[in-house]
Amino acid sequence: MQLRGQGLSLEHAILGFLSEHARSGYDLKTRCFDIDAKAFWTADQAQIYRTLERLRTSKLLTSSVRRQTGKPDRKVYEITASGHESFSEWERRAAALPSPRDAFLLQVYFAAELSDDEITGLLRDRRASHQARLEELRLEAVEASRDRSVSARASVLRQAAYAGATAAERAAIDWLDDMLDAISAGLLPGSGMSDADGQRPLFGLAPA
Amino acid sequence: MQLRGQGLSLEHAILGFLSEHARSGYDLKTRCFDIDAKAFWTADQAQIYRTLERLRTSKLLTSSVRRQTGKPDRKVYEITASGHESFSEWERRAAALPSPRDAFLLQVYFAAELSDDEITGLLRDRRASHQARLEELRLEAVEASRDRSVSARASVLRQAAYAGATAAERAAIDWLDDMLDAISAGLLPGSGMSDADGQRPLFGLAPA
DNA sequence: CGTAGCATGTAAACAGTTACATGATTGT
DNA sequence: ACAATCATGTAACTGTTTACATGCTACG
Repeated sequence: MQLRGQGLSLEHAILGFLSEHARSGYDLKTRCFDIDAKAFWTADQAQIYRTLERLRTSKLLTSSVRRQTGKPDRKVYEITASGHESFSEWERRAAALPSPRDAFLLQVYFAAELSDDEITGLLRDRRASHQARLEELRLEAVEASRDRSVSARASVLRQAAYAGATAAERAAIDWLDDMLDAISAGLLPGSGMSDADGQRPLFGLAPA
Repeated sequence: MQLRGQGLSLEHAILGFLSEHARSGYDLKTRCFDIDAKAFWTADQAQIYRTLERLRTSKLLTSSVRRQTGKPDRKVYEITASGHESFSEWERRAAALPSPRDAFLLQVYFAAELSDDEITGLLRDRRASHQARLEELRLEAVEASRDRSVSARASVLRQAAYAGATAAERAAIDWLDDMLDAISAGLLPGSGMSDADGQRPLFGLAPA
């Protein structure tokens, strides 16, 4: 009964894009997902076509083939009234937070057997990735702000969404910087077992 | 070919826990995943048993059955040398950032058809969820800091991981607060299609 | 002119991961 | 009946790979 962590967002994202106007699968992939919503959601082309088909058989959208000159036919999908209803319901629904799933935090959690230098390397790499994503995000937000085809309200909300993604990247970078500072200040203890109890060496592995 | 966004982290998380000492599937579920690593990764019980089985057939761990009095037998898994090698390799590897997948940002992106009040309601609910998680996180971090069975180094790294999760929650809350402030300050335009006026700069978006 | 390569558009097969539900066993 | 422990079944969603058809463009 209760809505799980998330799920089915792709369907709603597609309905959202088709709420603006009718589009083909190709448009959705190359325009909407590869550009507009890149910062929030990614979708494979195959995934998009499968989902379109599912939505069509659920009568949430209809399709019609349009001839083009010089190009293959386009199959254009249009949202139906019940499609819009479904989208609208999703849009208003407060979903639960997704369950945590962060491989990098796990890596840090277990990092005790790495040397300070190895840890520092991982943190720096990670920082660079977030920095790069931050820059992409900045460009995407600027690009989006140029889109005059949407209402002022929609435009502000889109910028708010970019701001949310941006805030997350910045927070990650700040946290990484704090850790890097702490390590270079020598605040990470060595790997000695602090005292009495605790585990024996697990088995004879290659001496570090 | 091996640059997947992430994937296979569960295997490594299990190997990580078994690096500390041998455990049963039940221990992993009720102790490691439901308590220790709750903030970073969740795992279904079924998933854990299946993954253990896979790791066992890959010779990354071994199992042995231990009789207990008054309880069903325990099947205790122990990491092998090649299991530790695999874990160690993962631990040192800099993975790519996972591809973005944030249903709430999508919801905001498409929220133009909602009223200010509806949007405010969603944002406040969301804020409350993050706040609750923050509090959980605080307790888990305190709890973890009491664990004397790990080295000082491991303990600090675990706290660092909790700090990362905490930073993300705080950033989300700050972003939500900025949005809530902006809306209550009347900075969210109505849904008219007027594109004549210039967009004002958006909240939360710091100058680069 | 012919053909090779490339962009456009659609589709299906298959495998990996996760969630959720149910069942089986043991011993108090 | 109940708790601890392990196991199986199934469905959903995603990602990767492969395939196929159409028509444009460049080049020998």
